[in-house]
Amino acid sequence: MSGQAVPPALRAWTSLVRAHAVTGHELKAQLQAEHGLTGHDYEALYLLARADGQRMKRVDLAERLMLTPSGVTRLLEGLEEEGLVKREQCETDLRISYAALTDAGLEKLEQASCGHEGSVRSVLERNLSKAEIEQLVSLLEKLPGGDDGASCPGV
Amino acid sequence: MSGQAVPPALRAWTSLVRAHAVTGHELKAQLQAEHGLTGHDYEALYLLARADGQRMKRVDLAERLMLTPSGVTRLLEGLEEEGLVKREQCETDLRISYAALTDAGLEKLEQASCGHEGSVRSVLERNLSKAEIEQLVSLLEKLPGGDDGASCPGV
DNA sequence: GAAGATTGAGTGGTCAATCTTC
DNA sequence: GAAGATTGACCACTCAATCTTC
Repeated sequence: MSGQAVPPALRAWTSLVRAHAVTGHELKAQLQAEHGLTGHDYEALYLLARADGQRMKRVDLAERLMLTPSGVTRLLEGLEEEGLVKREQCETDLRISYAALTDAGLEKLEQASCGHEGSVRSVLERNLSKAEIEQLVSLLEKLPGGDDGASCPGV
Repeated sequence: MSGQAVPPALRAWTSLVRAHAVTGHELKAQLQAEHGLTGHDYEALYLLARADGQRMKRVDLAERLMLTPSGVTRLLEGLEEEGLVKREQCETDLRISYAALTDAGLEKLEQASCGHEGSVRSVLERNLSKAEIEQLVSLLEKLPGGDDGASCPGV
């Protein structure tokens, strides 16, 4: 049963989805348990920390996180209440507001990132050699979404 | 700025997450728009169609879909209302119930799978060569979750 | 009129508690 | 007491509608 040949492209997608699900699930649980952060919380803090002036337009944040505008509003709502992010306004265009990292937010990120990045490296390096990891990167970066990292310098 | 070397393992995870997010987003939108199915709806029908007797224990379905028991209850609630899935009981153990594919469910899956699988192949084969896809499969299957496909023969 | 942001209603999931059957 | 399933309360997000500013 089920001996029919599955096209490699379908197997690739299936295994990508499962790898993401299994590992992502574990990583999110860890962030939640140890730091009270959701995956999006962490990613937002991470992006802000590396952004110019440690702040981003909310609309750009939405795009990077693959959230809708309202999703970002609600995400930042929580982070602002915890004091990890603060709101800043653009002086020349009152429509635009920025999300800016606070000192507490940076500290929180630093606390979380060590363990998180360690877990990520652990999963990858436990199952793949150095060369295989490099291969994997170069393959994945050819897929949609793989080229977005360098561009979008912001304002 | 940000010229510091990022470990390859982190780049691998980042690109995997983004590839999954971007392509997965598109695929889900397509399923929803063309067939009124969520990603989990589709995957459930897919798993049931390939299961022995075209039915699975709800608890096994939960594990494969990475859902909690209550998540499965609610997922199947919807599919039962649409007549795509029906409930069956185990005769020897009254605690267990099965989710079984109906004729309508199989038909729905066949309608959806053609376009869906075509989209998956299109994305992969547009960006990677045949050899690269094979490479990608073998790398991803070494990660957690990559070996689950063959096992779990069920009852 | 278009862009950014927010709000209300709805969806798809989780967790904790409960019920039944083993 | 443990396993399977369900329920109620809640959470994170989406969509459609609205408001403000350009």
